[in-house]
Parts: sequence; structure tokens; C-alpha cells
Amino acid sequence: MAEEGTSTRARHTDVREPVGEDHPTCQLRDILDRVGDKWSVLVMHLLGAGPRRYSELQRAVEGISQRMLTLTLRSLERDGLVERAVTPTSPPRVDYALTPVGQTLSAQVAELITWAEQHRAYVAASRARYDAS
Amino acid sequence: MAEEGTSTRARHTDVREPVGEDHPTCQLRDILDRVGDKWSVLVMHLLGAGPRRYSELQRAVEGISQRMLTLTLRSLERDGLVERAVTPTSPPRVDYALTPVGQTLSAQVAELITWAEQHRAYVAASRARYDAS
DNA sequence: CAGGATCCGCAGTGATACTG
DNA sequence: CAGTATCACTGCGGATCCTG
Repeated sequence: MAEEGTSTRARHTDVREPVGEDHPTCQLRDILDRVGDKWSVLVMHLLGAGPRRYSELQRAVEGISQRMLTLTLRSLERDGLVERAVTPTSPPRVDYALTPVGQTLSAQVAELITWAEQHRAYVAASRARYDAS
Repeated sequence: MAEEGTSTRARHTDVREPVGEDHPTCQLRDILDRVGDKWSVLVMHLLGAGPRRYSELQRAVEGISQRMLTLTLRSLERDGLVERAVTPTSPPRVDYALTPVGQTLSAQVAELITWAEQHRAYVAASRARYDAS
């Protein structure tokens, strides 16, 4: 909170394309759906710290169902963001890790997280103020 | 409002979620839900180019329903990311603009878009390869 | 241990109609 | 023009059972 005027770091560096028209939106949706996915980001963020096994992920993201974890990993693997390494031992062992490209996206997400931390109080205050009226 | 805004998904989210060794998860959801929202990002990106009227947004994000546009704007306003300026003229006129903080988030989103553009081909190729097996 | 298959509830969304 | 209200549908996501 209390940073109305201080954090006016308006970086208009980007290319403000006519997002709504036709094609720019679609490509955008692709990546946004990925980031917007309830679990994908959490999993990617966890994998950002290093490879993990299936069960480790399931415990780490405690609250995720097997179904969703599998679905999420499959989707990330399909997009080439996560790599799946199977070790056919007596009890099967599967390790997941970010691919180089996956790491770059993970980095972007990390920045988003930083943003969230920096402006969390502000958002909370805004909501409280809004809800009060 | 008979229905909660787009940002009220936190309700079905567990109150107790240790989510592994990462606490940022909770705050993370907040911002991620914002970014993951189907329309929020598009609207914010458009507003990044400057203030727009309600009808302008509706035309620009062609495909969005009045309901969703209103819900999205309300939600963004509630979070202090968008400012609503009403001009009570004969035909009502309402302008929406990003707040300073909203601009910083918009900038983050812009980077995400850049990422998407840079790695779109890679992702597409990965998918094609994956689907082929 | 890793994950496929199935059932199902409900939040999120769209389409439509109405209003100040 | 800028919304609000209502309804009906869809598909995400959770819970549960089963397999290699």
C-alpha cells in the first residue's frame, strides 16, 4: 500500500499491438493459458529448484490430485517445457525437470511472483477499500 | 452484484495449504489468477496503450461479452489496477485507465507476451512431436 | 511408485433481454 | 452508451477405484 505515486515506473517498452483484433490474441492465449493454469506455474516453480520425482511433486504441491499432477506434467512435457525421465527399476521411478526453455519461462514467472510480493499489500488495501463501498 | 467477480476464486481454495517449501504459493495464486484470467490480461494490455472507453474496449477485445467485460473491469478496479472515470454527460461516458501499479503489472505481462512470441515456434514444434507419438 | 479410467458437482462463461 | 439481470451450458478439477 501507500505507493500510489512512488512506484510509477511505467515502462512502456513493449509493443502495444491491437490485441483484440484477431491473431495476436490467439498466440497470447496459448501462453496465458499455460501461466493461468492453476497448477502449471506451481509445478514449474518447484522444478525451477531442480529435478523432482512424481511423488515428491505430489507431496510438495500438497493439495493437487494425481489426476491434475499427471495432466499438468503431460501438458508441460508436450509443450517442451518439462522433461520426463523414466528409470525402469523394480519400483518405477520417474524424474521431471525443466528444459532450458522451460527455465526461461520459469524465470518470467519468478518475476511475476516478485511483482506479486511487492504489490500484495497494495492490492489487499485496494480490495478492502473497494469492498467497503 | 448478484455474482462475485472474477477474482473471487480464492474461495474454493484451501485455507490451509503448506504447499511444500514455498509459502509464496498463496500470494502467488492471487496474482496468477489475475494473469490467468481469460480477459484481464487482454484488457490490461489494451489499456497499456492509454485510456479507453467501455465501448472501445468491447470493440477492441471483440469476442468478449458485456458481462465479462464489466466483470473483468470491476475486478481490476477492485485490485487497484484500473481506474474508472465516469463523465455524467447526456449519454453516459466512462473511461478506464491503468493505475501506476496497473502499469507495472502490464509491463510484466508484456514480457510474458514477448516470451510467448520468442518461443512460440519451439512450443508448436514440441507439441507436434509429442502428438506424433 | 507412477499413472490411467471414470463419475460428477459446480464455478466460470456465453447469449439474451432489459434499464437509466 | 454503459451497464444489470437471468438462464442454461460447458468443462475444469476433485474424489475414487484400478493397473503395470
